[in-house]
Amino acid sequence: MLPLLKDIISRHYATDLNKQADALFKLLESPKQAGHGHLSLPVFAWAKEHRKAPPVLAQEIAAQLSVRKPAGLEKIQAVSGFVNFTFENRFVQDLLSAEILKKRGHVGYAETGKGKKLVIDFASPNVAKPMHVGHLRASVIGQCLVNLARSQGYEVTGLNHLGDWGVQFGKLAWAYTKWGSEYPFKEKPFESLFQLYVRFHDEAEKNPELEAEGSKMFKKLEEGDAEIEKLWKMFVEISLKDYQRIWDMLGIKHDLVRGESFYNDRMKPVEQELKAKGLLEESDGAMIVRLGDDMAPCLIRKADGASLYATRDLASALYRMNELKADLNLYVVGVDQTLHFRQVFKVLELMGYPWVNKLHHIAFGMYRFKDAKLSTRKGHTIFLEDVFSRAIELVKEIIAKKNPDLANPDEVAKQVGIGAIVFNDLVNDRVKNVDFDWDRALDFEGDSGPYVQYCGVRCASLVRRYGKPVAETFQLDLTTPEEQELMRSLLNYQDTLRNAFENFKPHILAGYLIEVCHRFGQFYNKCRILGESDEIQAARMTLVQMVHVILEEGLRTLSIELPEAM
RNA sequence: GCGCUCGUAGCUCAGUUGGAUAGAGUACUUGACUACGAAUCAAGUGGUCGGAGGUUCAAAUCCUUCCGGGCGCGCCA
Repeated sequence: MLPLLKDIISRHYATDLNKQADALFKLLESPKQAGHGHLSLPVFAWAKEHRKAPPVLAQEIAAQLSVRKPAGLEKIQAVSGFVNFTFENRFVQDLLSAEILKKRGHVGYAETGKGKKLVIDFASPNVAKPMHVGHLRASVIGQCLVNLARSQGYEVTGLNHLGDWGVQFGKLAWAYTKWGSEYPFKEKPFESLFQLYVRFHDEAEKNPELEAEGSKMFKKLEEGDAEIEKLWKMFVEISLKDYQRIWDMLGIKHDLVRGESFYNDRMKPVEQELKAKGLLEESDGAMIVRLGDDMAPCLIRKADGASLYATRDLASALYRMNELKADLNLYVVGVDQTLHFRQVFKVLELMGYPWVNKLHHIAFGMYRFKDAKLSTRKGHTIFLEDVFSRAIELVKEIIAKKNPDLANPDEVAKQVGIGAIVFNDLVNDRVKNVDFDWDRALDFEGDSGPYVQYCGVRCASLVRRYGKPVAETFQLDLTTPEEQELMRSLLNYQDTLRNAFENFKPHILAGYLIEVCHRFGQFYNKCRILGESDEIQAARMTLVQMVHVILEEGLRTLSIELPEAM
């Protein structure tokens, strides 16, 4: 939308201004204030070259360009050091309706990623542990980035780097053979598995010898013991099934599962390659790669011969780049692992791979809790599922009070409750830490998920009451300040998608949707729609329909559903 | 100690990558439902953008330094 307007200006005036069209394109900004038109061009840099005061130069340029305006451009005005472009009302309206109503399902999509593959590692939990609130961020941020990448034309592979290897499986296997029969594995497989996990750690605290038993079992697993491998497969399967149940609620879907175990036979070759390239070094019996003075060395192999986290991620990076042929490789993992990824990326750089700059650690801040430190081992955790159920229950109460006649209250409560939790997480910049607070997560008023959904529901309600098909084109100009402001916001949708993706920041989109809703609220309260003359009614309904489409598609990109009513 | 990161209204946070008068929500005060859905809208109160320097036409934004919070710093993942 807005890029189309920028395109018109930059192409039309490139020669007049003696600039390249694409350079001019980048200089054009979207002004904050309504009175400043649709696009604005700062001339300060040129003023210096021409040794003129910026307002004077702006005046001159505005006068010069006004002589030869492109179709659709209404006026060019100089304001201090800016040249502001205002397009004709009807032109903007037609552009919006063409770009929104006629492109439903893929509004604002771009082709910058066409023909490129993007691999994104997100929401990768460890087997046998239930997901707690800490897992929410990696899941929803990752899924939103998947959706954003698709909007930019990328071919996306959502990767589940499942934590399915390590000593804990030895422990679980030991616990299962010892106590497994005491738990209802048939009826509640995942709960049983988790109980075993907690019990093992409880008992191990009293009796430290159990740790050794676990290690022994894991060694057997590594050596390919068929019995234990069967158990391991079962644990993985049980866990994945339970995770998918939660992910279904969040609209999360991976395209490929490549757990840590997948790389078991790919780590030796990595080590050999490091050795061949002269990077490997022995230190206190362990094998390391030195990374210079400003970074701790990267540990490749323990003194006892076992491989490590970093080794696995090196193998994984090679797999993603060489075999999955990724053009962009993202890791949606918490900030606490920043050093780890810096080390891994640095090692790959030293190995001479030119694609290291295609790898990005998409870090997000940590959850913090007011009270106790939460440890999964001891079972002191806020489970994600509990957060969902509390949100859903609360929404049910609100529906019973505000809209008791709603046809499908259970389904809507789910959409609104979970939407609230997801939105609450995505609305803030991911780099910041989050103090988990029930009151705030369950606040459905003000700038929140339900607010955006409510706004969309109102649009849908208007369309229903209108009763006729909504026109896809405008028959008259909408000129009130509220209508103008609302349309100016809609123009920014395409840039918002691009911006959110390029920075890997979902909150840019979430914040934008809030802005559209504010503007819609103002429009809705000020401008009567139904009951006005046929022409006004029709034109305003077209605007309402556009808002509905933007909210629906914007929310969908955040992985949040928009109900028809609530 | 070293590295990374954050610091904006009482509280929770935005601020379009250096642009025009720093904005929302919440809380508090007040107004609007026989009204297209009040999970809404409107008005008011609330700011030394952590402090100090610097870069330039222009700094909440970039650089330096200090203060404060968070995370991390070789055999866990």
